[in-house]
Amino acid sequence: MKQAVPKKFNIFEVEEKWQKKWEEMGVYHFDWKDKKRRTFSIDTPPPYPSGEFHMGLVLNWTYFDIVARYKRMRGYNVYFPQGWDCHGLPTEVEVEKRHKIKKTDLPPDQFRRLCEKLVGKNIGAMKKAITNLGCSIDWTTEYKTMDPDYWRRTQLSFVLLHKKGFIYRGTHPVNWCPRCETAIADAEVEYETRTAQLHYVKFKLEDDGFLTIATTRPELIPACVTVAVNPQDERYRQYVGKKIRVPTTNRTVEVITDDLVAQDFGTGVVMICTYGDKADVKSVAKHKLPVITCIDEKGRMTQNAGKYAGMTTEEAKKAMIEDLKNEGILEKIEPVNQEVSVCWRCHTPIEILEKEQWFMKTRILSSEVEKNALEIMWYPDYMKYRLIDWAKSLEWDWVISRQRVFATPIPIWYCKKCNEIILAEPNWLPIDPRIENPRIDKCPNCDSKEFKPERDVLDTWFDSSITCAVHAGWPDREDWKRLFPADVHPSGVDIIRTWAYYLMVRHLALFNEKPYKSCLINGMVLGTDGRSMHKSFGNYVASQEVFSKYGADATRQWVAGGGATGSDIPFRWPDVEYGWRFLIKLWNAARFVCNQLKDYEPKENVEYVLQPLDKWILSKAEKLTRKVTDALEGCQFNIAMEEIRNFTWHVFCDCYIEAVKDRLYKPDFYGKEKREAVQYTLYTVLYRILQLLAPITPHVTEEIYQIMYAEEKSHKSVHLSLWPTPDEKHVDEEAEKRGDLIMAVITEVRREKAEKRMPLNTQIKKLIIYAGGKDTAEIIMEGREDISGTCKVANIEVLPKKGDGREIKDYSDIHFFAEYQ
RNA sequence: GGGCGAUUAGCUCAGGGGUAGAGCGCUACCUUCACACGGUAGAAGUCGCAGGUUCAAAUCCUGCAUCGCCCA
Repeated sequence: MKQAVPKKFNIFEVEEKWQKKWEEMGVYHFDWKDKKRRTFSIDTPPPYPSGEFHMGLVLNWTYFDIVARYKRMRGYNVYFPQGWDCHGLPTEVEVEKRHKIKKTDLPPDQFRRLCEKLVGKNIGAMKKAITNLGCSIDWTTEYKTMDPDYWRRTQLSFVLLHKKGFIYRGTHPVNWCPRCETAIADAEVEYETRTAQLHYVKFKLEDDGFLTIATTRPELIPACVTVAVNPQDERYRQYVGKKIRVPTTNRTVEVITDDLVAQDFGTGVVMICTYGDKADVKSVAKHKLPVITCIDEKGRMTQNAGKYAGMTTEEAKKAMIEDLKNEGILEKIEPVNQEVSVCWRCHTPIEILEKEQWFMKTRILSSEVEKNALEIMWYPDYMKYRLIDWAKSLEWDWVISRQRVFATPIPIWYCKKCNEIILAEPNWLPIDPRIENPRIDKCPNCDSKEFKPERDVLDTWFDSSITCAVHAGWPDREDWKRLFPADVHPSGVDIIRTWAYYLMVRHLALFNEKPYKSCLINGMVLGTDGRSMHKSFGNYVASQEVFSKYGADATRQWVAGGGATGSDIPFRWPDVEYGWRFLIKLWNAARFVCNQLKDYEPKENVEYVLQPLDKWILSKAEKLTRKVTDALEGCQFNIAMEEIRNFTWHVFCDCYIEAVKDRLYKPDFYGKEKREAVQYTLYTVLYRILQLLAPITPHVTEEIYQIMYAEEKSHKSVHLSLWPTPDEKHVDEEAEKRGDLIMAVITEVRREKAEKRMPLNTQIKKLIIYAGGKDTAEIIMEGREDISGTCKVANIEVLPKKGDGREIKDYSDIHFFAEYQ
């Protein structure tokens, strides 16, 4: 051992150094030419470049970086790409704000360029954070979904799906965000519990009398197309089929029955409007009712709302309530808790509007989704039901068109004359129909030469739901199936219904194959107070703050040890700090070992004179290897973390190192060969610890490896060393039993000193141990040097008979007397 | 209303058919030549409640309660 581990340990310098060197050395590059090693591909999420790499992303990225590093050490040729999911509304909004323009003020390509510039800046900041976290990404794979080369692929997938009949244009009610002014998919709708007002309104029957309906949205009365009661409801049976007048209009509608009506909601009489909610959509389809659209794209009342036209829905609601009051038909208003559908981006309550949009047929794939979800490994297992239940519960197909600018253009034109749909050919791609014409002379249907572009763009999820194929090299690499399906798809629990689901349906539709073989789910990061992390809650912690205080290796330990995989994990400073202290402990242990190995040269085929405690810890290290390997195979990072830290800190440092110091310090007394046995054991066990720990704390393990082991082991990085194979042959139960007994004797002597308020280094003149039997006496005799060395015993006597004195915990037959000076 | 998960030490959380675990916190002691960013020893929980299966249940099953997530 030529190099020394320095006393000073600056984790920040160490981390920065290796992040740079790893990149220079190209240790994480996927080797396309290597056909021997098995491949392992990670479907790295392309994050939305908001500019901030928040703690949730830290959690996510740490999980699969641990997997990547572990698999690499297991001998896989690991493919670990990184992309950026660039398109989307927040960027448009930010550009509008910064440049004080509206997206319609500029031609789409110019507006897009402003967006691209902003995104590029944000990516720089996030890339730095991913690097700082120590992720073993192959940066030669980097891509952006806003690059024309990526939208070529997105558009190609659209064209192919269109040709296969999975894509259609249709008029259908869709979720509409009036603030974003675009259609959104079911998956982008969230639910919030809000207190609403339930209005009881009298609707006059044409014959005589009235029915009182209950509604939270009186402003939709002009869009009322029927009044419904439950068919089982005795109270209203006589009114079914009667005509009833819609207030504020001069229309009458028929009272119908529908078993969707809850008898105990309000009065048990409801109005069905086009559309108040999804239930209305169902009823309208079921009873073939007309559609009266009274809300427009901006959330304002239309001409169909009569006198309320031009008002916002809120204004219309107020005006309507006044009118109903004046007419004397508003019975009462009472508060009610209601699940409101809101836009996931801006939390604005959504409307349901009937619109012409592009759709992908997804529901026909639901049973295939279920079948494949069941074939996939899920970590944790129960998460599979999130995907299956979602797929089975879908009522509408996926609306894939959006009325935005910064997104992948839909490669479609329409003939101005006959409205024929012109679909781009694969070799035209990438293409922006808003700027370019189709590459044909005339309409194939009517010979017209004039076309109008499709101005709608694609849902951002349409970009990111082909990552498994794109990462593998589709459509350009002939051998892309080599990396497809991806070996692991990592995903937050919150985007199973979007990303995991869309990936599944898109790849099934395109390639008739599942996109990934396993799915690794991470929970959400909660704030320090256990609530979800929000800047407005005051519990927000930025990843840069954590890195700058404790570094990446400590942060990664919080991730790994913070909780069970898939469960939500609160951010906890004490956990990060504990991780930091563990690094220092490990560093100092390495420093100690390194100092003791100055005169040690690792040799092959040498029979060391291993003492009981040497055999004991070597066997325990084997057991640890098995436990950690099993834990990592099952993505149980918390178990791996706990096992390694517990072994390193308590078994290796506190027990073993403390117990063998005397043997190390006094070779003349105990014999040189016994010191060599310790040196061999320290050298071997520390190396094992570094390897097992390398996936979780890559920087510190690399630093120690390079100083102490690189020369002899000859891997250029600890991360390229071969993972130790758990081998039952190396587990020596007998040695562990013997070592446990010896450690128990040492602990009991310490306990006595502690109870007597003596320093641990108090000399014991004579220690008499009554072993209570021949076998135990023999074991203690074997370990007597480590016992007396550790407990500062001048004279030790071990007797095979039973005797009085202090009993050793868990060994009731063994007693001892200590005679202090 | 449905599905899934959780309920374990003061706090935050692991574990999981065979004597109850960690971190933080707490108590006492120790500046022992890797580390006081240490160490030694200790206190602290009838593992939400009620049944059932079992030689044995905190662990498996059923029901209930409370909380959370997802969806109607």
